[in-house]
Amino acid sequence: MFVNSTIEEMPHPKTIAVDENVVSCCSPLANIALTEVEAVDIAQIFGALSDPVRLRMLSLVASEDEVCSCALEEPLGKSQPTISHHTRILAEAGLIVGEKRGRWMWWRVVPERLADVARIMSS
Amino acid sequence: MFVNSTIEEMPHPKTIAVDENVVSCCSPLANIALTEVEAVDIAQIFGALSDPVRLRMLSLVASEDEVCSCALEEPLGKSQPTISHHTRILAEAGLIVGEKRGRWMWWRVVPERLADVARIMSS
DNA sequence: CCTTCACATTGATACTTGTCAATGTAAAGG
DNA sequence: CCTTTACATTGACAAGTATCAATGTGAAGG
Repeated sequence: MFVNSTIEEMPHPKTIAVDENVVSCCSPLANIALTEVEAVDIAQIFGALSDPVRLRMLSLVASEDEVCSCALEEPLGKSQPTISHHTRILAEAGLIVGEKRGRWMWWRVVPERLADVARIMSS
Repeated sequence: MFVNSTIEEMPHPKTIAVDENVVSCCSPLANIALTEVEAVDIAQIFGALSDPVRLRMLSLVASEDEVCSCALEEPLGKSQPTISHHTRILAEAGLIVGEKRGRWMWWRVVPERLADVARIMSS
């Protein structure tokens, strides 16, 4: 599929801003007691993961190379504004990135970010 | 990909089928699309980790073999009821376990539970 | 018995969050 | 121009959450 077009013809990708306050991550929790600032930053990531709808959303995106926002409404059973709300929160946590091509917003996971979370919890 | 085609010629993104297969507690997110029940269970764990106070609390407990509730108030700067509230949430998520000996409540981490979380996020 | 200590529970309050209808915006095609 | 489409934003409301003062509970030592 998509064999007949060039990426150059696509509109300029719109990047979703990752929250710049999120520090470079993440040594295991037990290694050193967290400062309050570190804890707030990491809590933002876990907060993004703390909602069932966002977890299923992330699971859907992770199971494909790319997923369009419009492909999330039906399986998640949520309205379009709600889908937009949740993709934004996942993106601000750095867990997914979006690129707008034409009318569609395409999302993909950020594997390094998932690895950061895994590393935090690793002993 | 995307060679010589317009946006409209691209196939409209289709919905993603949700795999209803039951997975163990903590297989990687991308493996199988989460069911709603699974998502709720995992979200509870992440919810417990989504508060800065609880993250620092877990970090403190993880850095020792055992920690008394009374040893958490001062470093976290929270009242005794608030400490009790947060230990309860971490315990309900299975991340720590408590044992009462005499007047004191001793907490320790559950390494298997932390490993579960790490496995969920591992690709 | 009584007192003290460590923790749990309750109740109240302020704050945050998930949800969707309504509306705005920008792209694509007539 | 105009219409349609896909997504973002706004505003409102209900539900959830973090916090602590006050109070309850049970253990240890008089």
